[in-house]
Amino acid sequence: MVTLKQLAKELNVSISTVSKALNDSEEISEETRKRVKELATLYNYKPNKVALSLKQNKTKTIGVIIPDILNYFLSKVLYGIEREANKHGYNIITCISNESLEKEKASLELLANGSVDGFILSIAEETQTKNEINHFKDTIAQGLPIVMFDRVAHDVKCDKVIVDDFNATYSATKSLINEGRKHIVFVSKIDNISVGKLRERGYNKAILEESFQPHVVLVKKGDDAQQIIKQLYKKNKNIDGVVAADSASGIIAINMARNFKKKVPKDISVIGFSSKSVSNHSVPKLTIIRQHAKKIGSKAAELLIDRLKTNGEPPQDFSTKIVKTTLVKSKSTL
Amino acid sequence: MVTLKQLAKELNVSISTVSKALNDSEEISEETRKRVKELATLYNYKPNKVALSLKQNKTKTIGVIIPDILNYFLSKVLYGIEREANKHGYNIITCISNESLEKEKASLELLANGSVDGFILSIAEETQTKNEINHFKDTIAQGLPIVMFDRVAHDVKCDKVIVDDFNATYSATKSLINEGRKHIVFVSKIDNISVGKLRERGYNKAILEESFQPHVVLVKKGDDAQQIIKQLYKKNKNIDGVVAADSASGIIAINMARNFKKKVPKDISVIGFSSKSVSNHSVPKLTIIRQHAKKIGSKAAELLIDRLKTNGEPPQDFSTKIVKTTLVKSKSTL
DNA sequence: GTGAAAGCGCTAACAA
DNA sequence: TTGTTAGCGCTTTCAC
Repeated sequence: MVTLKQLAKELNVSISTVSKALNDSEEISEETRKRVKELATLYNYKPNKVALSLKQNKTKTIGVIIPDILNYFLSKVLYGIEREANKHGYNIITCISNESLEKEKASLELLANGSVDGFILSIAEETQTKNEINHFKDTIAQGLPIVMFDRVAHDVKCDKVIVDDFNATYSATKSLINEGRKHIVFVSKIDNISVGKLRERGYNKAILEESFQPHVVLVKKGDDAQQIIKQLYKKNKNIDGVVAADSASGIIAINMARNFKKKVPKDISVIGFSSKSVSNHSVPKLTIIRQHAKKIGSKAAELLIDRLKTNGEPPQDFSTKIVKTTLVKSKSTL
Repeated sequence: MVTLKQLAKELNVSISTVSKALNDSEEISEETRKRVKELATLYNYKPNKVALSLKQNKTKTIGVIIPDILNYFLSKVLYGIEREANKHGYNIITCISNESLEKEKASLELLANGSVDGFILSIAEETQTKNEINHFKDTIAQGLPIVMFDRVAHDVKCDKVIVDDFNATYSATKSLINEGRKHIVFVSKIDNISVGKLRERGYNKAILEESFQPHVVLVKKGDDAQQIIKQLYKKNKNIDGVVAADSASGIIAINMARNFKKKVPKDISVIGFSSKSVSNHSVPKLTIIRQHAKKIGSKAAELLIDRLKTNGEPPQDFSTKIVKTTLVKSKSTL
């Protein structure tokens, strides 16, 4: 990489002249500016990012910590973050906590050494289970703002972007009830995280309002979802509706229904939290609750970048942005 | 963030003393070392990464450019990269080219300003179509090593990690033939990228060896894969085998078969390139060609980090590592 | 209009 | 054993 120093030497001017010329300073004569710029272009000069970061004490880099990159929703949020960040000249450093508290802590500390200007994260399962929040508070106290999305800690003062899981599931369940379904089961692989619990509550509320009996089926880690849903259908011939807290369960619920001669959506309706591209893994396609993952990501990035701008100023109040879900009807519901 | 300067001031010693003490230099007395370390711990001192990078002219950061983060395979490779990189004290900056040549170029240039020590990437679709490779060569010429994975450019001299797509598909097709299948169709959504073409060739070879008639169905961007496969079954009642170049096509092929009263795997066998977690989106589960995405990622990271170590030394020959696929049988084949 | 010098935080050669 | 100094690449203030 060419440096200012080298350009200066070759042009027989000082380093500061080159710097100013490249930054279009009025101080420098038109002619010198031109000469400098030409040589810079010739040598493909690019200001050294690291030196700039050191000088300006900001890296234009965001640390993103996500629990699981193989989760389609989280990947899509990451995509949204990357897009928005890029738009504002920020890069993202990605760490994967793998649902582990230790890894989450380590990532936070590792990057809190000047590598990034702030964080965007979704909390690891283990962290939520153990209800640990000190590492977040410490990071914020160090002057590194955090924006949390999806799985958030309410006791940490920071910006947040969340999905209205409770209402989304409530409405989805309600819509099955309105179809005339009476034996609606809730299937979830994510009972252990906050959003999973919220979704279950939304389902429960809708069911209880009708004085129906809630029926919750949990798929634990390592379980074979297909087997569990098979057993479910086998033991409960009267099931006529499924609300799935995750995408795989919904897909399987549809594809497995045929094994029991249940026609979808004639005999049974299925709704799942999922995304368009996964929804066509079933025949008929799954009716989904879209969470607008990309938007969640871009919103989170926006919030963080906004906060980074007003650095030093008295912190305004923190905001919690709720991204509304959309029910996208396909042929798995009436 | 606390700096050496502040610690030095508080301890009434020089900055270099503090630095040396923290780095366990023999030069410094046991006692001073202890004092320094205690205060450092107290203040939670962490050496500023940016300053270190500037000083040592390396960032311990890898730039990763992937075409599509919503692609499960690519995400998983990313995961493998992150794991391996972390193990060696490297962070990753992720850029998403979104299959665009422009974005790929931009990312490469953006990070080639001292932000990263090297790159790991898979080539964008547009780049492959237009057969552009100069931006890669330029980057390498600048002294930033590149490791390519999956979709690689053979004319660029760098380390590569690839899947043996040709043989994998050949064998998969062969295995269907050995089941007695005679009308095997190849379905692909990825005809436009190198690996897609290789897979098609592998299929063709196996088919032609039997003097069967190849039958290739391409799903273009924006097409409804379900409709296309439906039409396929409708017009070709005798299809008894499907080899899918991507995971969705395989899943759909299974789930759609029932609409035509075709029993899987009795009447029709299906194999697809996919991963374990997606394979259970179909009933019965999809028999898959596992590409060991995580391993591809960790191998790529390993190659890059190795090369970064021997920096300055005469470049050894570049290697191309082939990661073998595994056929994981489920109930969609006999 | 141009250049010298300081300083961001750190390491390391050299001096004391 | 400890301190001084230079320098990584850059910006910016202040002299000239």
